[in-house]
Amino acid sequence: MPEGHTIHRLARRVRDSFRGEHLDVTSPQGRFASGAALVDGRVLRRVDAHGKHLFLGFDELWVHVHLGLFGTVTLAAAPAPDPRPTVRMRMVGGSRYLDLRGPTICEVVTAAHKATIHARLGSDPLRADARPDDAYGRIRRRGAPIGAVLLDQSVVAGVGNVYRSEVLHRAGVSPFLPGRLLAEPVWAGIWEDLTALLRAGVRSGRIVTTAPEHRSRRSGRVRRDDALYVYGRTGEACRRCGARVRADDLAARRVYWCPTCQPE
DNA sequence: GCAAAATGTCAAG
DNA sequence: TTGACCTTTTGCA
Repeated sequence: MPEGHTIHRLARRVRDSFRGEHLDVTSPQGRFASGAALVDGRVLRRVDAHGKHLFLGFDELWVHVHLGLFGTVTLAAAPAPDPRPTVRMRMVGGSRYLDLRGPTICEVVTAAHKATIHARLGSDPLRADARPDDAYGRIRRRGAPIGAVLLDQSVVAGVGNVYRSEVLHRAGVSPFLPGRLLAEPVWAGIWEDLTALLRAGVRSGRIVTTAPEHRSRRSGRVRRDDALYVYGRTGEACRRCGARVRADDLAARRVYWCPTCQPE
C-alpha cells in the first residue's frame, strides 16, 4: 500500500531484478494486452520513479504504473506460478518475475508523454532534482490548509495520507494552518524531516515515524502499533503528550492530529 | 455471503 | 464536494 517510499523501493528492486534483460511481458487479465505486446521481448533499460509514479523504460517506450490505493506488486524468484486472474501485467526475466495487480494506471507512453507527467508533478524529496523552495512558493500562494496542500501531488510528490499526518505531528504544526501562514524555517524543517522519513521508508519498506522513546519497547523490531504517532489512532493517547488523538476530514481524506502538540 | 475499509486520483456537478 | 474506479482483507451475519 503505497506512498512515495513504496514506489522508489519498488523501482530499486525492479532495477536490480531486471535491468538489461529481455522481458516477457503479458497481461493475464487482458486489460493491458495491447500495451504488453508493445514492449514484450524488449530489453528493460531504465527505471524511474517520481512521487507515486513508476516508469519502466524500454528504449523509446515507457511502461507507466500508478498503484493507486489498491495496487500491489509481487516480485519473486522465477518460475512464476499460474497467475491470479486479476494480474494486469506480468513480466518475466531470467531469474525473477513481477506481477502487478489492481493499479490505477498501467499504460505504455512515449518519452514526450512521460515528460508531461513529470511536468505536472511537484518536488519529490526522494529525487535529486527536488526543489523544496519551489514547493514552499506553491504552499505560500495557496490558501488551502497545509494538511491539504501536502497531499497535492503537484506541490510535493510522494506524500500520502500516513506521511502527511505524521510529519505534521512531528513538526507540531496543525493540519489546518493556512499554507500562507507557514513560516519558511518551519517548512524547511518539515521538508528535511520528510526526506529522512521517506528515505527510511525506502530502506525498510514500511512507515516508521516514532522516536524510540515514544515506543512501548525501545529496542528490537518496531511493533506495528508502535510505528506511528497519530495516523489511525483516533481517540487513543498521543504518544508524546497523552492527549486524545483527533480525526477530521481534510482534502477528502481522514487527517489525524493531536490538539495539544499541534495547536490551531 | 456481503459490506466496509485501505498508505489514491480524477471527472462530473 | 461526491462518486467512480481498481483489489484484497477483515469483520459481521
